[in-house]
Amino acid sequence: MPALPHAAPATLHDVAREAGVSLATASRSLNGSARKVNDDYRQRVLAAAARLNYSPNFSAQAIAKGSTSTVALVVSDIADPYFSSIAAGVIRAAEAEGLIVTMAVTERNPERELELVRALRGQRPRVMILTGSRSVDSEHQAALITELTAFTATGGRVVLISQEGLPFNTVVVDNYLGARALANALVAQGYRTFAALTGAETLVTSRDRLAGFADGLAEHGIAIHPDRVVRGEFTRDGGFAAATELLATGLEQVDLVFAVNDVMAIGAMSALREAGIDVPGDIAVAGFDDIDTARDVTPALTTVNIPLTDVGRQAVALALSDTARTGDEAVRVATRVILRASSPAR
Amino acid sequence: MPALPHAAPATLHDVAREAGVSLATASRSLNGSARKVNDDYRQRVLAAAARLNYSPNFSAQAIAKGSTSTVALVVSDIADPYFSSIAAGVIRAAEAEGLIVTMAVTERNPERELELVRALRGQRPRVMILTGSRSVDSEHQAALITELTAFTATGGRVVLISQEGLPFNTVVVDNYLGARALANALVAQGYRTFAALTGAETLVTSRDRLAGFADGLAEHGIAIHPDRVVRGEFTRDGGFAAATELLATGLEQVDLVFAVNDVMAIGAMSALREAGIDVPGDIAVAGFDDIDTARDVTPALTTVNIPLTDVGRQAVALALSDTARTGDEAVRVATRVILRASSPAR
DNA sequence: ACCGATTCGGAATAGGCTTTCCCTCTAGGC
DNA sequence: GCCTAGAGGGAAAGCCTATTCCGAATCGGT
Repeated sequence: MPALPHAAPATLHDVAREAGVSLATASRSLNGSARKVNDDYRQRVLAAAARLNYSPNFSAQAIAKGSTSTVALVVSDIADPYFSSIAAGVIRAAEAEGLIVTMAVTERNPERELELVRALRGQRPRVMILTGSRSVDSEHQAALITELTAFTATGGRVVLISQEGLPFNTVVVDNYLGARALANALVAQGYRTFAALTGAETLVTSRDRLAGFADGLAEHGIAIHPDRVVRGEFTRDGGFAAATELLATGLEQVDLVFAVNDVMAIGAMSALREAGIDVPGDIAVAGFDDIDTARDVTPALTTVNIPLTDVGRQAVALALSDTARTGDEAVRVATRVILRASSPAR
Repeated sequence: MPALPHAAPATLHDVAREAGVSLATASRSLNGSARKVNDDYRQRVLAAAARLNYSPNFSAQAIAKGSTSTVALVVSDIADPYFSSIAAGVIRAAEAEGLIVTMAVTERNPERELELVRALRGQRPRVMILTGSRSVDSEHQAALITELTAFTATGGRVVLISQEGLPFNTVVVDNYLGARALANALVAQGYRTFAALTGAETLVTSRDRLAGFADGLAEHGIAIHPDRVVRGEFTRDGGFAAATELLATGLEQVDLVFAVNDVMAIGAMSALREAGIDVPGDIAVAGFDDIDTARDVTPALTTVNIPLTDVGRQAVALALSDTARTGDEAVRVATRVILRASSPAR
């Protein structure tokens, strides 16, 4: 059977012909321009469009009016609840503005991120939102800045999520202060000896949280023994592995394990459980992010809340705001320590 | 300060001029057409492009060659791990094919789904993948079919996920059989009296799972008392609420609560725990989907595994396969009962 | 009844790119 | 050395829509 030739989608031209009007009139009828068109004609055009199942070609529209209505969102891993919650906020806010969201996933790879941004530029999105995986690795960093600058130079808006210090609009999550507050709260709960599970050395988020936590402890004269700081991937499995590694070094005197994010904390809890260690009886655990499932694990996870959906929403709002034209606006979102059963007072 | 006029992005034209070659040559150099271009010229073009920070305009390309390279993905709720895992699979597979993914969220609203599909058509995506929220509500259903048919009629590929019976390519998850197998397995574990938490009546997925579960029990002469089937939203909070409602009716003799999906099951577990009921000591729980966190809650959740990421991958593969041209191909994915601590043998 | 001011349909153009078609130039065959 | 073929650059057509510019028709005022 020969590949049956698909009819091409109806074009505005087809609609105009079908309705017996000019292209201009058809266009004006269908997307209510400044110019009015006689209601008679309008109806005819609308009817013709319906009859032909017409759907406007966004690409053509984009090219004709020189701007698209898409928001490009870059995340590390959409299956990670941290990112999917932010994405949910971005999508909701974008749709409310009549914008379409395109999404790309870096798989936590800076190189890939650069490629993606480069490719995404081709879409001529109104806004590009980058979240996660910012690293201090300066090589890709520089190239990324170049690329983003080229984008903003041509009118694009860039918003970074949770990555301070770059010359772009940013929704800032105060990882440092949040972690410090958490440390204080945990000390107040009676904890004294800590271990930490952290992400790759180059990950800014991971660094900030660890630094904040350490500084918070330092206020009380407490330090984390270097052997008790274990690196792992920034994922559930990374947390599981890191906790396992930590176990190997002996955890007898440790009161509480702080994981720099919730998914790691949850992985760690599973690892501890499998090793026959009771949480929080033997060791308490705390995370960061307050992802949805943090309250559903047992014991419920002590963490630092970030209003993730809101972060997404704010990112869109920031991108669209007039003040953001300058490109170095910062919006801060508040974090909040949430004490739950995984770190009872002792 | 006057809004500084942004320079327009460099066009292919600019690149050609900068390189001192024709438009055609520039185009050919940059995206390797069938025609070869002298390496000398090529280099000149590439250099010019780099110098100008050129990025091809996808809209223009799309319009010029009459086809885009985007995949449109429609999900109910991206923050739900079921959908985000599928999305991860879709995105990975799409990116491997050089396709861009655009995503839209229905918020579980059929009307919204229809609107979105209508809008998405305007993107002229190569592929449209719809997942979730299929309902038997025939009104929107008919309109949706019309819209999708118009799309396929013009060469677009449609793939439905987990929604049999519609005249489109489908990745079929055998909800019915999976649930039946689960019921059998649970009876084998020694459970005899069941309650169920289910989604909206019109949700096909929910219906199929409940029916399969009921039929599985029926094989052993067991029926679920109608009062013990509670409807709730297809979400964590829905599960929490439904379980709370169930508690009000008294659960003394119930051995196990089956929730038609994992997020509901996890919500239910939290509700039971808050009510002071021990899981699985007092009541066992089982879910469906095997989302990542199912293994991390305590007790780990008994469920039916669906290879979610793979489902997404398969959807893309199916859409791109030649055999899918007919538009009613079905790919089945296997489900697998996973017994965990939430339903120990008794 | 006539003139200027609106209103509104239509033709034409623009917008960035791909691709066909034409034509020149070079290499190879005899 | 001449002719043919093939390689490859360039001009131009075309993809689909929005919009500007024109001109015709209508309306109101006097």
